[in-house]
Amino acid sequence: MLDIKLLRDEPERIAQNLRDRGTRVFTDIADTPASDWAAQTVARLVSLDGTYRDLLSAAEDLRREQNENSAATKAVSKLPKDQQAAARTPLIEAGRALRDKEKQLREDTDAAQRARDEAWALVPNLTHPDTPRGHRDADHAELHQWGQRRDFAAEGFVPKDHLELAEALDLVDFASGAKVVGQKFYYLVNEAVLLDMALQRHALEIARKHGFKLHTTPDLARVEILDGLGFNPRGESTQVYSIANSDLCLVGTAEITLGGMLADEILEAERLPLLVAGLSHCFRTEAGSHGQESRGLYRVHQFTKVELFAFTAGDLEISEAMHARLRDIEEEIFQSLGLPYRVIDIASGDLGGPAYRKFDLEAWMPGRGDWGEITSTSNCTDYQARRLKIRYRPEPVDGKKQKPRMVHMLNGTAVATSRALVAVLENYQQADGSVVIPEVLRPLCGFERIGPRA
RNA sequence: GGAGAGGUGUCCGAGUGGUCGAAGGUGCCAGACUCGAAAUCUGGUGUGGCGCAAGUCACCGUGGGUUCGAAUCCCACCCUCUCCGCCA
Repeated sequence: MLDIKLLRDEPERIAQNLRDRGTRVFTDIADTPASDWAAQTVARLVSLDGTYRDLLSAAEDLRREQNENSAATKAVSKLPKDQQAAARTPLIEAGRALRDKEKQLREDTDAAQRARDEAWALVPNLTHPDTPRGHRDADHAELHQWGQRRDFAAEGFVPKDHLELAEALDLVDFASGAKVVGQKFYYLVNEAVLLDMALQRHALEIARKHGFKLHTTPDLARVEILDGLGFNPRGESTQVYSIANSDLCLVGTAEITLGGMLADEILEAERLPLLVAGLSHCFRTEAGSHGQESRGLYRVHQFTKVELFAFTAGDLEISEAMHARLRDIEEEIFQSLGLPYRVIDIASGDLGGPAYRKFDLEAWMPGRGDWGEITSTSNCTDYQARRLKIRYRPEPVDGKKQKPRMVHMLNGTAVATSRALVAVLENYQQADGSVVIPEVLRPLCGFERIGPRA
C-alpha cells in the first residue's frame, strides 16, 4: 500500500504509474481510446478519500461533543445534592442522543474507509525510473549474460529435456503425485532427493556467508499477513491455497513468513539492514497457467525454496544498493553451479503490485532451447512495510528523537530447487544419458554423477 | 483436547466505571555535577489521523456489547504461561 498522501499531493503521478503498469483498479471504468481510464481511476480514488475524510471529521466533532457532555455529567456531582438530579437528567438524555448519532456516523465512516482502502490497496507501488515501460515479454531489458552455453551439436547429441532425463534415471514420480494429490505434484526419487537437499544446503551456506540469519519458516500464514505483503489470497485468480475453515493459507514463498515476522514493530536503527534467509516449502495453485511452460518440474504446485530477505532504512539509495547486493548473491549462487544465465530488468507491466523494481535471473535450459526464470529479486520499498507496520526509529538528530519511518523491504530467491533441478539436469546431461553433478554440490551429494542406468 | 492464570507504552509493572494516554521503575535524549567516566540530580521522551497553528480525535491483544461515560463490566475470538491428557 502506498502512502495515501501521494494521492492528495501528486495524483498525476499515480495516474501515470497506473498507465505504465496497466493496472485496473475499478473494473467498471472503461478502457477506450477516447477515455483516460487512469485519470478517471485517480479521480474516483480522490473522491473516495474525500468522502471518508469528510465523514471522519464529522465523526470526530461529534465525539468531542460526547466527551464534553460526559465531562459535564461528571461535574454534576460537585453541585449541591438537591440540584444534582435536575442537572443530570437533561445531560444524560443529550448523551443518549449523541451516542446514537455517533454510532451511525461511525458506521458510515468505517464503511467509507473500507471502500477507500480496498481500492487503494489495489494501486501498485511506484516504479523505478530505469524500469522499462511495457507489458510484453519483449519489453523486459536484458542487463547481461554470464557463462558459456554448451554446443550440443559439436558434442554430437541432441539434448533431452529434464523430464525425459529424470524419468529415464528414475528421479521423479509424477504418476504417484497425481494419484495421491493431483496433477503437478510429484515425488523426487533416488539421487534427486539428495541433489535437492544439496542445492538447499549450498544456497543456505552462501546466504549465511553474506550475513543472513538462517531460518526455517512456517509453511502457512494468516491471511492478513498475505494481504500485508500484497498477495491477494481471496482474489479471483489467486495463486494461493487457502485452508478451509481458517484464516490460514499455504505460503507461496517464504517472502511471506520472513516479511511478516516483524509486523507491528518499531526497530532500532542499528538493527538495519536486517538480513534473514528462510527455507520453506512453497505452494502455488498456478491458476490459469495450464499448458504454459508446464512440462515436468518447471511449473509445479509445490517446491522448496531458500529465500533471501532484507529490511533496510527507508531511503531509496540504501534499498537500491541492497537490491543490487541481492542480485549479486543470486548470481554468485548460479555461477558457483556453473549454470549459464542472463539477468533481466522486468518491465513495468509485469512487476506485480508490491515491487518497485524487479530483476530475474533466467538460466539457459537446453531442453527447451530457451531461457527460463530461476530466481527473482524485488525491491518493494515501503509498500509492504506500510500495511504490515514495520518501522524503524532513525538515529537522533541534534539530540532530538526522530519519528518512526517505514523500512524498505526486499526479497530475492537464493534457490528454488525445482527450477534449479531443471537447469542442472539439462545443462549437465551427458551423451550416455547420465547427469554429472556440479562440482560444488558433490561433497554435499556424496556422488559425482547420476546414471547412466544399466 | 481438558482445567486454570494472564495479555497495558522500548521493556518491567500499577491501575476503585469519570480526575487515565495511563502511577512507578527501566531504557533513551538533553542539561547539571566531574579532569573524564560511573553514581547522583533536573527536565524531556508512545503511535497514528485531521489542522498553518492552537488544538482536537483515536489507540491499554482483536472484534462486538452495556453505559451519559470503559484500560476497568459483559460476550466472542486470538495469543502467552502453568498443570493434565495425547503425540512426532
